[in-house]
Amino acid sequence: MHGDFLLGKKAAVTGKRGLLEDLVLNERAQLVLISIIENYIQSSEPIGSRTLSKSIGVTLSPATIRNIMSDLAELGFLIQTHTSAGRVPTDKAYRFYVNSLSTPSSVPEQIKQKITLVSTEQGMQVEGILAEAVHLLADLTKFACVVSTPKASVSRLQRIELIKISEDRILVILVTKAGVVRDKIIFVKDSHSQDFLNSVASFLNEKFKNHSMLEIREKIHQYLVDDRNRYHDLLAQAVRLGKKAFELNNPGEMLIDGQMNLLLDSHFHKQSSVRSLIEAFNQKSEIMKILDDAMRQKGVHIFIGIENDFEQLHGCSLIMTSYRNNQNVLGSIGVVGPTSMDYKRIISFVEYTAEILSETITERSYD
Amino acid sequence: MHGDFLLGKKAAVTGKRGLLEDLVLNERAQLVLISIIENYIQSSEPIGSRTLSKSIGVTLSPATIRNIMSDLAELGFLIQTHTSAGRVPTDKAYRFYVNSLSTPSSVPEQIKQKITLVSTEQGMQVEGILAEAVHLLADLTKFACVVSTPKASVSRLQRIELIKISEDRILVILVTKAGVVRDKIIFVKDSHSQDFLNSVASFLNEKFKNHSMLEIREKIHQYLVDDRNRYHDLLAQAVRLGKKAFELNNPGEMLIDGQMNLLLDSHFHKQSSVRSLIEAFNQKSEIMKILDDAMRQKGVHIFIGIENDFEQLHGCSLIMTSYRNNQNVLGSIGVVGPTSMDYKRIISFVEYTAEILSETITERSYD
DNA sequence: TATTAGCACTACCACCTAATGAGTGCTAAA
DNA sequence: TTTAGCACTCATTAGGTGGTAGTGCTAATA
Repeated sequence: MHGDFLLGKKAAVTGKRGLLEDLVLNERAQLVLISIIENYIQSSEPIGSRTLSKSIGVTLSPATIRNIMSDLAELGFLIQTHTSAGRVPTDKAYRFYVNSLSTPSSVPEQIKQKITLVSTEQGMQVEGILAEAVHLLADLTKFACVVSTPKASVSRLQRIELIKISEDRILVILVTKAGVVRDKIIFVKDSHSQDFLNSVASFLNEKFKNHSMLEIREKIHQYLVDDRNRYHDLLAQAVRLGKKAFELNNPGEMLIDGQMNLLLDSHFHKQSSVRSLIEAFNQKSEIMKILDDAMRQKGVHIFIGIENDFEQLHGCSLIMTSYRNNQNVLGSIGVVGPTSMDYKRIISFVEYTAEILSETITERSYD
Repeated sequence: MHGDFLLGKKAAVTGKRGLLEDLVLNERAQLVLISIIENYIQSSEPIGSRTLSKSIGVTLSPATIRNIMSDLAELGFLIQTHTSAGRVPTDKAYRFYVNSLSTPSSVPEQIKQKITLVSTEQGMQVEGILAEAVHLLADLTKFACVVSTPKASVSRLQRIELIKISEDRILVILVTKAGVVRDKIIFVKDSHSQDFLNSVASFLNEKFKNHSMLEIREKIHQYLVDDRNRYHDLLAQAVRLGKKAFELNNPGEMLIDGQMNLLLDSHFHKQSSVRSLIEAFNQKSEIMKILDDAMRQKGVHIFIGIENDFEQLHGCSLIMTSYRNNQNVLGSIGVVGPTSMDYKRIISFVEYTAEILSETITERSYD
């Protein structure tokens, strides 16, 4: 096998290779690969051996670099657009690169100042803050950015209001501890007076304040199966209305900003990929899934190229992380850009923005 | 003057011309102009005399058509991109064309079925319906579409709720007759108990239900200047809180969909105009102004090219109309596309969508 | 043995050229 | 008033050229 000489000691000793190629590239190969990637991130143009030989720190002749490059290509880290063109990093290369980033670069002070959410305006609500955050991030990165609104299921109840709209319609307003106000209409068979609804609401408030929507749904379920309650009219009605009120039928929302930035980006200028991008952003549910995934675990999630499950976005990389208040993880925020993005920079921006967002939302939370 | 032979009788007799050229073009000139416009709308390519001579109904030799075209060009209806290219309609031509459209073409049955807002889902709120409408319209037209949310000032109060959040913060929830729920936080100096807030809320509800926000603000102002109320504590407090609650600081929102469609459109493929479009859509306030204008008068508003006041959108045409419930005009909805759009078709789509939107919202209104 | 210099080769790119063709305007004839 | 004919313009296309940035291979070198 031609590429074997790239293997570092570890691999040479154990004889293992394959799965963890990023661990087994010898130092010089790593240096070359990372150099290519960083050059390419800057220039967006295929990197040739001569160019690299100049820009790289160590003195290596173009010929030597050519050999290394050829082997890296064989291992799947680089490809050529055509025979006599320079090399371009593959998804695999970016994955290696991102894994090799140990210290997350810090956000320049200048940018930090920009990321102060201006939403100190009085009366600005959570959704407004989110909109501002995602707009800011899109502006900084010049890519598309997404943020999911706080998940209803995990957020805890601050207060519920029931307002009679017509004989068969009731407006339900849920205020969560995170500061999100949700409203929806429920339909009922029997007409109720507003006074009655007020009693029901205060019952529900008393019972369920500070409980998460999930918990509340569980408890209500228990009430329903518990026979004794059937005979207590107010309670029974309250529970029945409560069941409807706390059913969450909203699929969770998300805000997108800066989609247009992507279309300006040279990497997406080929007609085909533009189309698939547009389709991707029209089909929000798929992006939601990715955002939801990012909420589950801590830290920044990075999906390079085909690593995300959404085919239309296979030409992109996604950088996602979660935001929270002092109690709960609420949702996630992230960037969608070309695979050749400046990962160091973008990752730090996403992290910092999420941090500030979390702080801002915590201040506004109702605890 | 060379172009004079185009003038119809009216002009020939009265000797007037200039302002109302669309009235004074003779019939043949009109036919040619409209033919050019319709051809260009279809093909997006400059129209030559030979092409036109074939596609036009009447038998006219290319040479004759050339003469007519030359005169139309002199009158400012047509321009050439370069000396030996065909003619392209100017904004003035489109204006003439649009004015000449007498019978608004009807929406094909097939499309009509598509425009049924699917929001028959229970619990879908006004904002959701708007989002759906604008999405649908964007999908049909393949241009960018905008809709403004119901204006707070004109909408009438259904109910107000005051919820104590912390010692100095109160969450105000306003439900309007149109079915819009707005929430905001107000800050107060003295702490109030929730019970007290409830009394204030029911006072405000009693006094102001069914009044428009504008009226309410006026009345509150009267209360404030009326000395007698100073000594009635509850009233005084209620008025003071009410003042804050009904101050509308939200600038009115709008939803955009299908921006990306524009970037695919061949007319905007020149880098320069793409940039200005992106800027345009980032600066929502300007588009809001245009939407607001469209609310004021009845019918469909058409802004061709530079006819709108927003410079970044001077390369576009806007088709706007208002939507309403059974009581009030609530907001407006419209399309932003290239000046060479198929006006007949788009106008009918916008009209029909607004109609269905109005119906749907009326059903959901709380009257 | 690893590295490098040298060389032949490839393919894109920018530039020029000539041919094509769709369009015009003008003039003179019908 | 309309049209045929003709000369002219200019964008677009295809073909050809030289230059350049890259490659792979081989043989020489440290």
